[in-house]
Amino acid sequence: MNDNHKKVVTRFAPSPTGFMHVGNVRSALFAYLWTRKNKGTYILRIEDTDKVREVPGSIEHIIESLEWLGIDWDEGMVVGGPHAPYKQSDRLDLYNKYAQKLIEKGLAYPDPYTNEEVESFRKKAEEEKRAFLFREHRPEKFDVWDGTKPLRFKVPEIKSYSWHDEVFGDLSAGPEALDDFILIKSDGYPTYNFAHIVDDIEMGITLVMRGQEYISSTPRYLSVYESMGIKPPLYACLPHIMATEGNKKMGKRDGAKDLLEYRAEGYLPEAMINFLALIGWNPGTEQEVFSKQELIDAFDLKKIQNAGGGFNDEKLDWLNKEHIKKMNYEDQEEMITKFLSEKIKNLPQFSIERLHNIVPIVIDRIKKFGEVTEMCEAGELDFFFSVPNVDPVKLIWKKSDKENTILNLNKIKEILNEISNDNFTLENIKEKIMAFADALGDRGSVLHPMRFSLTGLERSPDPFTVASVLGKNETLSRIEVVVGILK
RNA sequence: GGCCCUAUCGUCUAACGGUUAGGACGGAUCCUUUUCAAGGAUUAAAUCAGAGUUCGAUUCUCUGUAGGGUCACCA
Repeated sequence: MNDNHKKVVTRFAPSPTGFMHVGNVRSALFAYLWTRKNKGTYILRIEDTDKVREVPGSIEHIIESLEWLGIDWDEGMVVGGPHAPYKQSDRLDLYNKYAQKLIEKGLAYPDPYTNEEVESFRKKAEEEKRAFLFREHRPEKFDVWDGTKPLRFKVPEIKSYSWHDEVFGDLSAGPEALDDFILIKSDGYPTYNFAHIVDDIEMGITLVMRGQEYISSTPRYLSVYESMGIKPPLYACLPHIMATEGNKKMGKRDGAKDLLEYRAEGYLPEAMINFLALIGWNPGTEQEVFSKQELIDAFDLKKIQNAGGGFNDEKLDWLNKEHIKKMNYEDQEEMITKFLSEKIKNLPQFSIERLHNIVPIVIDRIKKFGEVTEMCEAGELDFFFSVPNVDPVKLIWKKSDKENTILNLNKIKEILNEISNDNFTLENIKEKIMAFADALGDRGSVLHPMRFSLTGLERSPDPFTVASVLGKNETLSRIEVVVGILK
């Protein structure tokens, strides 16, 4: 009776009808966080009862998505467990067994109508502006079910239901919510409505978490549980993630992206989890950046919002950056390497040492690692790997002239030349060059041409950093080249 | 149309019935700086509307409005 003392068992039960998107993932995530917080059991079950909509490869894709996010499960696909198999198409006998029990009780019957007949009932209801209810056409006498017709549930008692939802609170629905829905389809597969109940019972699920679109069908499930004399699990419905445009539930057709695309774009799984958790949930503190463990510790069903929330890419980018900043140097470098094109890696200017030195520079400039590829090959940091084309006009500082620029560049060369290879560090270069610039009383006429001859860009990292990364030889030779162009 | 759910800055959200309605993203302004990036500071910006209950309502109740969900041999 007291569920608070029962071990928490939840499940994520996707259908293999395509890729995972942010909507499905959030259901998976919230159930996961709640289960881990309660040291419960998290089950991955595949609900593949619709063979028409099934998309090959989906299961692998779902598993890969969960693994990427770090959402691990204790029982289910791949790992197995005491309730195997975990794919509904492998459990048909079980659903049939439950169906037979309902038939014996007189609570299930074959649908006697043709598709066309049912369709005309539906049309009629629609024309009369009423909800379609099959039970209004329930036959007087039930035939014997031979498996060629859909098997329908006979609602034992037409009444109102009220129940508690862990997120939405007390809910209720009138008798219109009940109907003689299909338990087993004519192809022999159960419907979701039936299969999930059977599996949840068999697997001992204590809390069912799913999107709020299931609120309206909950009375049907309750009537099935009631007819079987089994206590239903706790329910926790989740508000929808809405598409940015249009305030509609975010689905694949509304631009919901394949989760693995985020991986390809260089988002971090922890950032993704963090972001998703914050849509519709908030711990009530002012913390925004969470690690997975922090989310688990702080998670609370009671704090889940009951209004739908929108997906805000800019906040995701910001969070991703926050998580990038929290990574250690080695991991940052590894991610950058992963996103560097082969072309860059084969360039003569490319070296592990140089890569190592530009990590902090790159990290400062990206929100997601996918930006690295372009940035280093043909973007704002490409000068690290290829000699820039320097525009002599732009090279000259606005308050200076050609002669003065040549003069200053030569002086810079001279100063840098005095620094030994071993001491060619950011600090040393900066100290010496700044001393010269300040003595001149015009930093711009020194720093601008120096920076410009090394990078060829009007906007770039500071010249000291660049010089220290390029090394003494390359720095001097780039300046040399530019002086040559000017003359 | 029936049934159901929801409603705080542009967005994500916080606020035992009592707060100058708080934070974050994004925006704007400023500082730092040769430039960019990063960083720091400041700032604009919200309780859907109307009744009711109450000394007092973002919070409770009702009505309206708006948005969403559902009414499949889909999940």
